[in-house]
Amino acid sequence: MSRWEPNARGRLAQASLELYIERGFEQTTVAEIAQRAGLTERTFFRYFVDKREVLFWGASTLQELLVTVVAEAPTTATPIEAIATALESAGAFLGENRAHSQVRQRVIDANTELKERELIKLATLAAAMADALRQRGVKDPTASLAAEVGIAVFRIAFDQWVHGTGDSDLAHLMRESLTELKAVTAGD
Amino acid sequence: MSRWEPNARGRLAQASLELYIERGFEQTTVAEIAQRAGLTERTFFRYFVDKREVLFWGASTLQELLVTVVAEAPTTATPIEAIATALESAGAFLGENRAHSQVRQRVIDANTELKERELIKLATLAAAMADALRQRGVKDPTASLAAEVGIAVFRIAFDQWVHGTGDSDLAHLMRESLTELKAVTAGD
DNA sequence: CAAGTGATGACACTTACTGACATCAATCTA
DNA sequence: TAGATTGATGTCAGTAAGTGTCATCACTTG
Repeated sequence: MSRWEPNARGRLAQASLELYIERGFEQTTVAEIAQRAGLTERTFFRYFVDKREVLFWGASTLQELLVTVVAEAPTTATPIEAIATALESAGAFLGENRAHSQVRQRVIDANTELKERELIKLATLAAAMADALRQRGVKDPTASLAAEVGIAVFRIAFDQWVHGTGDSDLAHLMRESLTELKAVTAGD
Repeated sequence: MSRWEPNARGRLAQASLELYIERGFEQTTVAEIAQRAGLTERTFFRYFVDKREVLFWGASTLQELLVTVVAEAPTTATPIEAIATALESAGAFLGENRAHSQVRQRVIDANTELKERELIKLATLAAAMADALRQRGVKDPTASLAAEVGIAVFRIAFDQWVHGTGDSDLAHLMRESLTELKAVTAGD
């Protein structure tokens, strides 16, 4: 038996989410989170740079996935096709646990600061995908544009999926959203 | 002669920008801003909800412009055409004072919190444009998608314009960016 | 001329976040 | 195996953002 209870980070994340749901993000103090996790405030800030970051810990995993898929797309794939494969993977990845996504999103939607953090995470994803496209030889502004637009498609599909009632498939919504994008921009 | 020096808000905004440039956003305290403006900290927070908001005071004006132009686009205009007219107006509006945009953008780019605020302002613009499209009878997700993609185009053109060296025309870059978007998404 | 009124100041308070140092059980090393 | 080392945590003091509340005071209005 070790000196400390194991999985301090996990306990902090769990306690945070519980409290954010119970009484809202703003009404929760870090001291309360730490107490519920059986740790101190100082330790909380050793694991998470701030109070918001707890909810976005998984973003780096998603980013790695997107970048990998874009990088490994067939050489023949156009930029938008490479992005499409990444969205497909993201849909499969996130589509697993819809209930958790819904709870988490309800917390985020209830607080402006959290929405800000969500947006910068998405912007970071877009920047990473743009980089991956440039690695494939795609020039700017095409790379930035394709990535940015890919994230727009992602956002809208994810939003429908999370807020929708039925048991829709995220990857499917991603494809539909992309198709819709093509229809919208084709108006010439 | 009035009891207080006039234009308290303007003095606070001016002092803020100066200090953000001189020593950076984080290294500037609200107390310092207030002192330079000849007011108190408490008064600063009566004019601006927080330290970041000073830099985004003009966003509502831009939003009104975008919404108006989308609303007044010809009935025959497709969603993306309506968005295009809005981008055109935004380009003309912001294109006026490039020097100011550049200074302001340098401050924002140097700080993550400010980038977060910028992103949520852009997201708010997108939401407002989507609303304006829905008023025209455009259904979702087409409205959201067109607005979101419009903002992506805006971001990329604005970025090029602000960080570029030459005296390029913002409205022109907007058109180019939109054309590029159509090319990117047309890959079928 | 007295009673508002609106912008500002004064002040106390909460809380996020940081830096510096202490603690202490496990582990390594001579 | 004694003693040094290490790594996760605690303790404590401090800064600064942001808020609530009441006081002030010049100007306005009846």
